[in-house]
Amino acid sequence: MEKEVTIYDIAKSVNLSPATVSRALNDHPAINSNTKNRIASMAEEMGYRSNMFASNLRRQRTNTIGVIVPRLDSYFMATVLAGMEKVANEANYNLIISQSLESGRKEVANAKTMFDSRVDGLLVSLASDTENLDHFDTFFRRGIPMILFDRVLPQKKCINIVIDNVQAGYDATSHLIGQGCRRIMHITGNTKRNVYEDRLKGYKLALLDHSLPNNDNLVRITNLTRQAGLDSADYIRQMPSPPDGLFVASDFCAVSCMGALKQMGFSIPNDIAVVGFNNDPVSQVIEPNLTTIHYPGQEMGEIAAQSLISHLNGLLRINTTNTILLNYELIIRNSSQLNGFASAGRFV
Amino acid sequence: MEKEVTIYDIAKSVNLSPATVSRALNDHPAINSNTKNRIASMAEEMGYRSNMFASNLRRQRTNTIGVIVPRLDSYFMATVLAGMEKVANEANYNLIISQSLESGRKEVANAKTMFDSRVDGLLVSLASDTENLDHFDTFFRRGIPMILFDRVLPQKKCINIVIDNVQAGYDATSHLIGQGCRRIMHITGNTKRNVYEDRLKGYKLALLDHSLPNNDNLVRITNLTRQAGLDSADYIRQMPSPPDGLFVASDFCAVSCMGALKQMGFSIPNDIAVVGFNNDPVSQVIEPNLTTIHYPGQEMGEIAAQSLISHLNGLLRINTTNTILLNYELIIRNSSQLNGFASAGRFV
DNA sequence: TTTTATTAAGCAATCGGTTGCATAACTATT
DNA sequence: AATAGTTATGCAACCGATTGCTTAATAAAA
Repeated sequence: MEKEVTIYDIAKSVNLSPATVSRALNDHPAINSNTKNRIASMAEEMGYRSNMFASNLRRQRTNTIGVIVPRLDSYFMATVLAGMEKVANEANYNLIISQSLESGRKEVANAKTMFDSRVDGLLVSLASDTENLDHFDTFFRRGIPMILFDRVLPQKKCINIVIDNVQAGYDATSHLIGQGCRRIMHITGNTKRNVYEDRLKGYKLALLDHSLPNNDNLVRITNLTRQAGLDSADYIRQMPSPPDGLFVASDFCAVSCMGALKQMGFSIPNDIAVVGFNNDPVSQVIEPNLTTIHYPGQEMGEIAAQSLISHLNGLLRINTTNTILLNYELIIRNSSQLNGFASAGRFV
Repeated sequence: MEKEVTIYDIAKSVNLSPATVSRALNDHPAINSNTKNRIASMAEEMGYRSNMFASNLRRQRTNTIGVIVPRLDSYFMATVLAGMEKVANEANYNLIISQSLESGRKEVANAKTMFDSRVDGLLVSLASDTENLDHFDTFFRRGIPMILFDRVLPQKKCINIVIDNVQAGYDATSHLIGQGCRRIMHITGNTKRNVYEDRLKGYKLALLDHSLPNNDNLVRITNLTRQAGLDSADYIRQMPSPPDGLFVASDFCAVSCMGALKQMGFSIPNDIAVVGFNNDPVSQVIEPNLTTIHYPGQEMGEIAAQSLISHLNGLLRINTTNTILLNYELIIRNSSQLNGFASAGRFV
């Protein structure tokens, strides 16, 4: 088993002090450039690698970013993480990832672990039943920056990175109305979470603006799983007058619901037009293809990581910015196109 | 901004030496249990958290596991990571995750980063064009354990965790044959990778065992993307005599191909029966639902992490075990059920 | 030539736990 | 009472890189 090379070994080999070696390797201006070259090539030759622990211990920073997400196993989250990983990697940061499994309690535990790991900063998407940010107080008190993305909580302590869910919900619903739907059902998740609350708001606003009645029977709060989609289809079947439009806050749930509805003999979009959310690949698998709201997970991840790193390097004041709004896009496909009429939006 | 509490602060508060405090916090047998309690509660009260860097520096281990995967954004991989995260978290290990994006070059870079991060061990699923394990030699030389999962390379240096892909390919193909298919096409990925090579082997063996001819036109090597699925459908359309069975090494690709075939007027399963691989949720979305091979990503992740951690704690000799084979299951759904006949396998 | 800048490098303390070895304070044995 | 054995604790070195301060050496200015 080979032994580790330290700056002391290098120092001995080039007849300089460890201090000089350290400075040279960090490209300190006070070191002669010839000396730097000599040291660099000796380090290379000896197979030196810096000991992050010694370095972190001394510098009191870790070059590590903590990420807490509700679930790892969704397409959207996977793209977000891919984006974060890319940026972090390029900036020489590591990612520590953990999942709350939609449980506020687990999120508290994760936060503690992150704290003990001394992450330099935190990127968080909240669990569905998280009520406040008290469990992150330790971070705020120590001035460790945090960015919330996607599932956020309105507050002044950290940047939120989101899309305009109200507007997106509004657009989705308006699109259905534009297609001639008059009884539109909305299936969404826990409205404690901004994303679902806001989409619901947008839905209601759109109804209002088009003088359609707001009917509480037409709003279903679920957990947006496959099962929730199936149950919703059952529910719809048993309604005296079923909806003619359906806006579901998640593609995966929308798709399972569509499948069940089709089994029951509903024709989509003719009996019920459907709009989903997230542009999951599955939206292009279901027949008819699902109209949906696209927003770029990869980009959201990249921006979140980049903002945090910029802040850590003193390039960005997190306090002056507070919300970053990303663009989204209504992608119209066949699940919502009645009578062959097209409406505003991009075709795919 | 609050200051950190160290064992020295605790030591002063309880009038003991830092050494005793350290031992007490680590539950060292030589410390009186009353003393331990006194120290523990004082630590709690003062808001102490251990400094991992000091500890790691001294102990020369990091409690960190490196994970390198081809892509983060597939359902399968997300479940694998979820499993790893769960086990690692419980065992007080952190995960550093990076993706090779299917590029051997990037994989080399990732390995280097992991090495510099001094991970205690490595969990790797290889990029599609990785030819050997030379880039992990630094790890082997320093005795850092590594486990390959899913996409592996036959070798003696580390545990492989896989399913029996030959047999799975055999079962998938035999199932199609049992359904009456006589011209079965196989769409797969880069055959440098065991998973695809083996599934292809299984396919060929099944043909052989049932005295069906092996026809090279019926094997397509692709990258298994959505596009590859669409292209394959085009290819099939243009064949003088199209296949009556299709075995695709990935559900996602299978599903996009099915969609295109349906558009073209092929009836599934009557014209072409289809079997996929991985039991991606999308397989239950497509109409008809896709017959597929299920194997548990979460479990694979858990076992990989658990084996590595056991080895790190000296409980498991990695050298004595070499391959861990997980069970898989052929899940028969409607995409392959001809004439209403059922065949062996589990229905879902 | 002396004084002042400028440049390059070293000294030594520091970050916060960990651990081999020594020691003190008891208890049990003879 | 003397010796051996246990148990509980402390001392001090150590892990490896960083950095404020000092110093030596050389160049520029007076």
